[in-house]
Amino acid sequence: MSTVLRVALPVPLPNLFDYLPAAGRAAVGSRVLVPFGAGKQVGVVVEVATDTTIDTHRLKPVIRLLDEAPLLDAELMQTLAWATEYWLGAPGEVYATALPLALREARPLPPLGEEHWSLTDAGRSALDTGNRRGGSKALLALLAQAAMSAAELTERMPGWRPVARRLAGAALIERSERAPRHRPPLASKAPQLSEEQQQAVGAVTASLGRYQPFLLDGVTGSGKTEVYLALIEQTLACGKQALLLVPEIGLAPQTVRRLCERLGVSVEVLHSNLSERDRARAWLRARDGSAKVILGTRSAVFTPLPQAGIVIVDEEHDSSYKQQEGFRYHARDLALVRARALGIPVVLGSGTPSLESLANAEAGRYRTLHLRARPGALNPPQIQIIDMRAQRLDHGLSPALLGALGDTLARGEQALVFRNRRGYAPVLLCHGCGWHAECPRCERPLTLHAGRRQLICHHCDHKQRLPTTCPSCAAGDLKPQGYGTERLEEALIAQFPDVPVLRVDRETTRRRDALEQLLDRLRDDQPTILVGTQMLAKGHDLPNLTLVAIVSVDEGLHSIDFRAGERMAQLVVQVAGRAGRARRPGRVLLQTHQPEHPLLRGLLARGYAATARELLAERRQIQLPPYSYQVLLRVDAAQRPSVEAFLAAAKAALPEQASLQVAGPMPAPMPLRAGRHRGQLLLEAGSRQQLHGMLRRWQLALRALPQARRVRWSLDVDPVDLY
DNA sequence: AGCACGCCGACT
DNA sequence: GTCGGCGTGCTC
Repeated sequence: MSTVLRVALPVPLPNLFDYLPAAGRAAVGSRVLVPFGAGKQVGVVVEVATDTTIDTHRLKPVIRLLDEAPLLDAELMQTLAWATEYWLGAPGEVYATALPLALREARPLPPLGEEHWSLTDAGRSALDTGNRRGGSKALLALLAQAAMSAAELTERMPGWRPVARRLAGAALIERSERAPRHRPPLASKAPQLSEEQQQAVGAVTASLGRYQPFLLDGVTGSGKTEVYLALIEQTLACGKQALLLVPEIGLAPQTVRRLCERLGVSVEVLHSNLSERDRARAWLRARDGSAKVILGTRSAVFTPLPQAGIVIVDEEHDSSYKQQEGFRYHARDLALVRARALGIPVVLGSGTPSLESLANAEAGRYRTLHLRARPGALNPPQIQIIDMRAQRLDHGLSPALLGALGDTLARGEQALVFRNRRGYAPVLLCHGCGWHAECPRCERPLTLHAGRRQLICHHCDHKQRLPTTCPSCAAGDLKPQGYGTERLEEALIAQFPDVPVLRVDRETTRRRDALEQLLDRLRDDQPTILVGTQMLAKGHDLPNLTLVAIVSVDEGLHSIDFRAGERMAQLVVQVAGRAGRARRPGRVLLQTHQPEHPLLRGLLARGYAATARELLAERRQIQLPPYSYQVLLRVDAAQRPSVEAFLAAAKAALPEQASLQVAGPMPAPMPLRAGRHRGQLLLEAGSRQQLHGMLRRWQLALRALPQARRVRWSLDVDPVDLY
């Protein structure tokens, strides 16, 4: 029998597709262009086989082989196969997730050079005659000094692109591709590492060349980044590549700049704002080994590493490493699998490690490296509780909090007011009849946005105009209830009229780089109040920030999600850490209506590590993850009975298995969202094997259920929120 | 997911 | 008499 190629195609189907080979030697990992249905698709050869279950006369030949040499190497293919099985992915969707969009098209690979711009002769004379003004003149003058890469231009002259297009149209400047230039090494020198840092670096370096996971446990300001930098330096010195993963929000230009300056090599950056072309280029440079340092968010975990040296996952507890739709993989977990396949060390860093990682460390699967504090650093800020009960509050702010803010500003220092709710108020209530504004598609309270004069649903983005009278009784007073960042901003401006108040949330940072610009304004160290959400919880060194005020985390204290406690502890510690990088001693205030809550008390009295140990003990006792394994079947449909019928059939399709616990069918935490009814079924087992043994079969059975036609459903292995 | 095929309402 | 609604089935 002749050969057959098994190809993964970008469709959400559980199977591979068999094709007859065309001219050229198609190898595993090569891309092929194939006929599919009525059209064409680009797929990846997963297997070269000699048998097929398809009638031979139905087999179609490949249209064209796109890669003579495999685009994906053996390790990546092996890891992707593992990931497909583990997270129950559709093979084609997994390959589509792993490959940049530009590489999923039947086009030649983009050139690997850097985009460069230079003056033409005509441009030179145009500059000499001086008949250009404004941006055109500035860009000509800039390029007259030297030809420049696109990245440099963006740094020196933001907004240069339209100008460049105009000048290129007039043939005054031209574009070219050049080999990426290696920057002159070491603009900034490495600081002297503390003993703890040196020990951490030494331990990991001793493991270079073999698989070994490390948990680098270090609070904010303990110098984790310096450890990463030292490790990357060592890796580079061996001629190997380093992959550094960061959470979505942590990838600030600041970080990139620091990395480039310190390492003296160009750093490939992979994140969501990147153009598809640039993303493909970075991926290909990693693949040919010319990119030595790759920095990126979740999907960067799929970067090829032919000369792999080390993988680092910063802020490993961050939930943005888990993809929440389509192929629901976890980048941190996949980083471990890749490191094992590549035979290299992997470092998980966090000041507030996930309970999963702590359990792995406890079980001896990871080696723990502690960084307690940097020498010469101040003591970590103590968190002080403010009991909000029986207090006269001014817009949700207690006298003690306002007093502390006043003192801080008077000393010329900066303060951060944290509130995990954006908008003006989370509820709009009628004092006449008790009516409150509710989203018609989610049946949840609408958030009042005063500046935009709108009610907005934070679950589905439904918007409506702000009513002036109560739609229910037409008489009562409409009163905003509770406080969001917008309302706090207003209250703080009224309280401190002479001090700038900067609000940082999704609304004020919608534009790209808006957050960077806002934070740049803070670096001049003038007394300022920063008010905002999660976004402020990480990154960014603000040396003059000495007070952190947490307005309230009470919502987090009675959530039904078993991870709520862990998340709340991580958030409080991360936010509090913003005050820990100051030159002067920091102070943290936490307002709550539940000062006696054991979780808060434990966290404040004994710290994160002890709290995490207690939470882990609880999880073990009641057999929750990481001491049990979960798979969540999520369902939604326009009609509630469709959801119920599917879930009942899905449950009936489960194999009889004593070791399997089934919870549900039950409504999802939000039973209605964006007009769709939602329900779920939770499977739990004491071992992964027991669970995974039956999942693929169940998934296929679900696909075949007649009730599946009327619903959308997905399986989530190791769900991070039951949402 | 896309896309074709296939049987029933409001339009020229 | 048709254009087009989205239910159903298939893709090697």
